[in-house]
Amino acid sequence: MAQAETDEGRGLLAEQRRAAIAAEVRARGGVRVTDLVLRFGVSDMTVRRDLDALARDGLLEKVHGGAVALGESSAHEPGFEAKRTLETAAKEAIAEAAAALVPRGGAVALSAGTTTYALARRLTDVSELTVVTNSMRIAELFAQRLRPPGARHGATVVLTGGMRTPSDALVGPVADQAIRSLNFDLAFVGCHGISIAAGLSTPNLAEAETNRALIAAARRVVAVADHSKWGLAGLATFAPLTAVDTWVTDGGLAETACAEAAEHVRHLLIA
Amino acid sequence: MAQAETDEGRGLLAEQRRAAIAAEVRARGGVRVTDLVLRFGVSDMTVRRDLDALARDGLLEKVHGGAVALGESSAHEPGFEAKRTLETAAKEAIAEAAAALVPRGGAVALSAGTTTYALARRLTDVSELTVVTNSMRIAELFAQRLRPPGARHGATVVLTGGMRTPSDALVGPVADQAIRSLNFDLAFVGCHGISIAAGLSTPNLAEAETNRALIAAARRVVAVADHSKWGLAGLATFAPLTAVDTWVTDGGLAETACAEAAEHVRHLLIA
DNA sequence: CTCCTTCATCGAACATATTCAAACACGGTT
DNA sequence: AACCGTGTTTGAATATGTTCGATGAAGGAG
Repeated sequence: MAQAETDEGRGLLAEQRRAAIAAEVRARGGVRVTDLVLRFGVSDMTVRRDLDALARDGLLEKVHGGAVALGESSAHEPGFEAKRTLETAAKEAIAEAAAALVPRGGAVALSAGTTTYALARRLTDVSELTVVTNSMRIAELFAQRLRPPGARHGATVVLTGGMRTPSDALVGPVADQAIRSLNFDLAFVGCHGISIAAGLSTPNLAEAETNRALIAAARRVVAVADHSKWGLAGLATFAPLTAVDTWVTDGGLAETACAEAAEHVRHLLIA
Repeated sequence: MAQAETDEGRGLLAEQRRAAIAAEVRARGGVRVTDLVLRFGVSDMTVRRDLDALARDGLLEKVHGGAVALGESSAHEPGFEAKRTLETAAKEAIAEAAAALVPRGGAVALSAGTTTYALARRLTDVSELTVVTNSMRIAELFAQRLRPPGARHGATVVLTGGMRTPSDALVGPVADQAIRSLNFDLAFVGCHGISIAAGLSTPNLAEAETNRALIAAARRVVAVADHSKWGLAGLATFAPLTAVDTWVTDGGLAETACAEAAEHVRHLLIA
């Protein structure tokens, strides 16, 4: 097992190296094979095989020259790393703006997704809040914060049941039925695509059905989606644009798109 | 791979060696077999067997070349972790025996609890199995193992919804309603106390209600509880002993208790 | 076209599970 | 005390699996 010179990760187990690669992809949006070769001091073939394994596990997507996080098809452009990190910035900005819409003492629903997850992080300290979600990650977030004091108890969390999708959403009849027995002031829903023709859409049929239930149980619907999702359509539409009371997005949305969107949603909020 | 001479830890008891390995994994995130061989001065096979035992106890995950800490997605709860170290051997034995009751291709329910968690660890590889649970920890366990999508699909997991108790159970009307819409062959339920007068009981009222729903939806009920729970009664009873088809417990139960219990439950299974 | 990336194949080194036997402690009997 | 069966822990041997790097050919990107 001969190792090379640069050796930040010399002696790591193969599994640890893969975990580090996966973390890098999550953090930066993408990695290059050549960079990983230098960083870990292994051959390019070993890195490629790691990327193969991770891609098979659905943790990233291989592209020419390296690998990128899932969910973005336009990865061949130069500078996709920068774009990707900007999008996390966009998500944080959207989350910040959306959090301001949450009423004290209210009941809100959060769909599964990375944008709603960013929003959830800002709601853990809001007291007297009730949160309904079908995301195990979001539920865990609140469970951790709920621990230390007995005094000021933060939000109450209700997790819908269901079966777990690869993207960590709980879906299916169990989830839908649970949601239908509840009512909340506000539903924050993420999506994979948002457009005039297809409205809010996702590639997962079951997730679409669950999102429909979330929307039906809410008095008002807030869509959270960054500008890169405008014009995209997933397999299943779960709501027309007219069902959206407020769309919270980031400043990257083109002016023409802003104007178009504003005609269909009630309020357009640029973070 | 043969012997070693550096023997920092030679002469340690097996348990001490294992505790040291577990601590190392927690501290550094991973260990390799060859390093442990040098450090303890034992053979590679001995190290492997230690890692096997620790992996069975859920303290680490074996990988090629060594072992790594478990996925960090599992939120560490003191309430849960504290109980995990109690009566470990008995719980593992009970889990082993209970796992043998699970039919291939069946649908089973697992209540929340440390004993059912130990049982769940033995069910992750059973194929064609459907598992219903109100424990986020158990659901996470299966989600981790589910990774290779096409290859060998393990169990299908349905998580009931609800609100989270300190001991990691999802309870409340949402959970109860979800369970009532399902049916399963077998329900494995843990409890805080089991006695002739109070039957199966728990200190948490909501959890009792949820367990009642689980029992009502099951054709057969299997109670899993170690001997230390015999004679105890929590605030809320959720089932009389006569509702229990099989009680799986460990050899620590006194003979007089065995005889008493056997009169009330249909089958008594001593692991 | 040229440069770089990717992939398939192979051999070497390493890791693993399985099996068997030796060493040791324990508990009770003679 | 010595003896013996039982069960546990450990190390060695072997066959099988896995990881990894070198090589060279095929295929994209610019």
